[in-house]
Amino acid sequence: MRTIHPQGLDAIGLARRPNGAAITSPVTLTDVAARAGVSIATASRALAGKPRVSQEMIVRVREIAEEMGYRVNPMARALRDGSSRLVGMVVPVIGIPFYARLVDAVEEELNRAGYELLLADSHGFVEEETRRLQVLRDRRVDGVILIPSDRRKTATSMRSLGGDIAVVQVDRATDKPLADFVGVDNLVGLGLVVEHLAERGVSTIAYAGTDDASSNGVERWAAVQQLAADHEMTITSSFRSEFSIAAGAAAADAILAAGPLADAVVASSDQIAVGLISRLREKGFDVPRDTLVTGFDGGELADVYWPTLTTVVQPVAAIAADAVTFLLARMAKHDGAVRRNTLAPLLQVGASTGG
Amino acid sequence: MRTIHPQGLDAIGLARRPNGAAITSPVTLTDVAARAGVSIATASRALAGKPRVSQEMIVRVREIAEEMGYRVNPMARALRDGSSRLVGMVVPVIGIPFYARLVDAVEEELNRAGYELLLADSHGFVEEETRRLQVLRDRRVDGVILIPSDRRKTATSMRSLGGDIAVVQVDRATDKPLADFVGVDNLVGLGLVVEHLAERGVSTIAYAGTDDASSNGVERWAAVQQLAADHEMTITSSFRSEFSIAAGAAAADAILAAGPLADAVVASSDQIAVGLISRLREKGFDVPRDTLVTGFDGGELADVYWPTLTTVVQPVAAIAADAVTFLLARMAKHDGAVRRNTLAPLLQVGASTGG
DNA sequence: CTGAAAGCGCTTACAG
DNA sequence: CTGAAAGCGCTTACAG
Repeated sequence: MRTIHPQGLDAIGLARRPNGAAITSPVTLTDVAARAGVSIATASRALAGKPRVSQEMIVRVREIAEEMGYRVNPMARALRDGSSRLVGMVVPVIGIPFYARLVDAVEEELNRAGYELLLADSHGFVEEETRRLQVLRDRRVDGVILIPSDRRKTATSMRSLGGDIAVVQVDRATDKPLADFVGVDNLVGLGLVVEHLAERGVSTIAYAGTDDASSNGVERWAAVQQLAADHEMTITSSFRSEFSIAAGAAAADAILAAGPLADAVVASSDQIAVGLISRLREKGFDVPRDTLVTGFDGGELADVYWPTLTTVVQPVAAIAADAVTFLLARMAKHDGAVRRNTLAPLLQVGASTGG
Repeated sequence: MRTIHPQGLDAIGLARRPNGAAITSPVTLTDVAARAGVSIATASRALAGKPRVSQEMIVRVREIAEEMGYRVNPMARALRDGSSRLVGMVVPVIGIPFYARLVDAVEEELNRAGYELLLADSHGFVEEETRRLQVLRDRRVDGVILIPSDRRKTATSMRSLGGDIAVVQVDRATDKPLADFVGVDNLVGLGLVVEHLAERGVSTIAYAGTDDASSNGVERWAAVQQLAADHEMTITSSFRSEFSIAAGAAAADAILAAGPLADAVVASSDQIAVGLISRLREKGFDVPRDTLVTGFDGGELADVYWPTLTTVVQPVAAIAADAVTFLLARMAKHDGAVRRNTLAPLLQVGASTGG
């Protein structure tokens, strides 16, 4: 039996509608039903595997649909069902490797659940975040996975989403619990870091982190201060800017300017750690000889950089899976208490703290 | 006058349908028309600014629509118009900074033209690429921007798209001209590199590039060989793998194992250059003292790494703009000759070749 | 177990 | 200049 390519250009192989017209546009349910000699209602039920259809009908219709290359029109289904099966995701910067990995993992989870991902980049600006969320709402997404650009101002962008779209915050939370949150446990992660440094005999540390715009910026800095106190370490200097390699280089300059190099520098991302180490090296300092350095995130960079980084490995797959689970739950029922789900990370020891 | 938030949760501020029911779901054209006291036909025409509607009607309807927070339902419009205003993009790895920048630029161009981007990652595998393209087709995208995972095998994945979806290839081309192509001019870019190296007195070079799977892999290697011959340089060794930092480190090992270090190493991406330099340094070699190194792409990494990279700067914005222009043209009319549009890049001189 | 019909929200050719 | 109606492709409550 010859396979039919209804969407191909080859006029010979084209499927035909009852009136004999060749089908070049996508095959519709009407086409399938006509060929099977049943109503579109029955064809629809057979395809969906609805209860009250004979087994043989199910088999027959599905075979024909398959053969004709039928695929349900998502716009028609969405219009009828009031559900687009589209989920939006807004990230601050897709260029940050950690976010690229997160997007990848989220997309996989979403696809598994039968949803498509509509990705948007806020570039870290609240205004752009607002516009992105509005576009997603206009597209009638069923839900949104949001990495807030700002722990306070993002409340405004979220308001523009309207009240009835399910939202889950990932990686960063807003100050007010405006939606469920899934992210790494910063205190646990940095606890592992500081404990490791303590074992290495560290007593003074410098901190290269990010500013107060994100919850991670706030939490990681607070965690480092608390943990340093717990372990009777002194924080000799700190520099807080943004999550980038350039910021790491700037941190190195600031830390060197502040006085003698501490026993260790705790960085709040691998990007920062890499920028920092590169600049230190440029200035004639060696890591880990002159100071130990730790990162946060744990992607490819940590493994291939020299020295390899001691870093907190984010449970990316678990974060993505939980985020999607939370979102699907919210989409099913909008009420219920706001959840805050933090996942414990692991420490990966590399050469940057002496291996 | 009180602003109405039809999608909000506040029961007091809700807009109401003629029957008095509060509108919690998105406002429809029917709602707007009812409030304006006109038919939905007139409301639709006024909103679209169609010719045969009075100016005052246009103003009135638009004001009401604005006030009610009306946004056209894209699914209904798509169903009626046969156009989803969705464009798919398939990239090999979103984690590669150059692709992240490209996606960003393409999205901006697309939004400007009134389209939304549906992003998919093939992870460099043809099977996954095929699946992704099928999903995009099933979603009824109006067009696809594709970075082929393999210059030969991608022909197969493209076939699964069906004949009537507009496609533009970006950055990498398939061997057979299956669609319009937009990308950097590799020969021009590497010409700038080799000329620069010649001025620096280089007479032996090593090459750290990628394999024959992508057109860029083939073209850049061919270009380097041709240009080296033109400038009477000797290629002492070459290592070809993939576009990653890890591959750059492996290249360094291979090149060092092959014999004395050449005057310069030409890398076919900044990632490779960075991996290479890091590993060389680890082995006790300094760049640019012991050998010069050049990259390709020209993103943030080139500027913040130490040493800063001499690199070929891809005209990302122009590539994205042309790709979208080509795609829109294809969407408007499917026939016409297949175009191959290569853009000349510029050279950015950094410290990796002595500044 | 199957079919006819309604209806999701739009846009546009067809009448006035 | 405006309105009534058709129809895009589905799914499901309502009848048989």
